[in-house]
Amino acid sequence: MNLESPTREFVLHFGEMGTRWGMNRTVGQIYALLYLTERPLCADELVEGLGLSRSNVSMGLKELKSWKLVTLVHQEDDRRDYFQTPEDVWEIVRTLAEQRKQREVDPTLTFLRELQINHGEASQTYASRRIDRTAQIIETAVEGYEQLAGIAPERLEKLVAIGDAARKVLDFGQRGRRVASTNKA
Amino acid sequence: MNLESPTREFVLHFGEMGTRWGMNRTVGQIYALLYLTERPLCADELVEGLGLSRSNVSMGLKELKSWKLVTLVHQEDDRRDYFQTPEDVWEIVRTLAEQRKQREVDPTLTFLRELQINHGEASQTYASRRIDRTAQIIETAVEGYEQLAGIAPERLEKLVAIGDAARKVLDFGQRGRRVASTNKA
DNA sequence: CGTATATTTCAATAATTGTTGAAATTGACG
DNA sequence: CGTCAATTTCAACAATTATTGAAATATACG
Repeated sequence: MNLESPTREFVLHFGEMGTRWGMNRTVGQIYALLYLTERPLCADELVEGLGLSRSNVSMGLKELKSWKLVTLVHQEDDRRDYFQTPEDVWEIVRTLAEQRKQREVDPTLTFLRELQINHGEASQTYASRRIDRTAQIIETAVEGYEQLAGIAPERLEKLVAIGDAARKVLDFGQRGRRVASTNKA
Repeated sequence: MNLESPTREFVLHFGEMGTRWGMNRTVGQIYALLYLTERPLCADELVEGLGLSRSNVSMGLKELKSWKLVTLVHQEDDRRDYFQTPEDVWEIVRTLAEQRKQREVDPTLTFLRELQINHGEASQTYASRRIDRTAQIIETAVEGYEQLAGIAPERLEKLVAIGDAARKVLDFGQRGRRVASTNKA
């Protein structure tokens, strides 16, 4: 791998982290290099830059495509496929979050609902109460996530910038009827 | 595995999902069974309930302890270790989020800051600008997460319940100076 | 069409990760 | 201390997952 030093280190780091993120090292490296390179790259450039086999790069790109994490573009007078990541980093974050939700959350929500249907809320065992509660919490969290995802990036950043805004909205929402419960953090 | 049907299915599902969550099947199953069982369980009960080897359960519990996802309790006149998960599901969610942050986000943030120090913001290549931007976004996201984590569960649930509250806070924060940007979702 | 080049698939093999029983360690209690 | 039950470690083995080169397929263009 003959890349400039910071790029090289970044690529290696994301290769390692990729394994904690449900992708393999190769996929992480491919993504990282596309991410740090201004112009789109073709498969051979990735092979060259990362020292991976051609087929491995092909597999990795296939996965990234299926996750919608890269987009395919073409160059004038060149029939090779070129790949790039979005310029806007918030969009990347949003895509990652969406993909993780689809892979890690949605199947569980579906599963829990089926469980509830098949075994009815009739049985009031601890386990079945806990299963109901779990579905409920996941639904709530997903709704919250969807609201956040719907906020435009600049505004989202402002939300954080203005400090305890998220807490304020609660006071806002319950103005005049403050309750006993307080924050833990 | 001779558990009641919904429990059994739940355990199997979480075993499978566990693999997408950075834990292995065994760890997922152990956690799931503890999660659905009202009283604490000892290692042998997990062996019995899940059909795993004693050492496998020991390994799994070790991992769950290191993630602070289970707590150890003792029974009167019994020197075996018993394990349980918190009763409050939001607390579990918070612990999971905290652990993932520590494992998936914090190392990257540290790494990016070191990169910035070592290679200075002097070099204004595309890659170095992107690295700066990445660190910035991650910091912003972490701040946002920390604010949410600091909100007590009942209030958090209310936040979602009151609908577009997260958006409203933005209007609230910029009252009287609305800008062009609109939501995407 | 036919050829040249880009891409993907696939089956072998390499690398990693999970599982286990046996042995070592720990810790309570006489 | 010594004993014994509970727990953990460890090194061999099993299972899973990643990587590769060779072959197959697709695609552009004359």
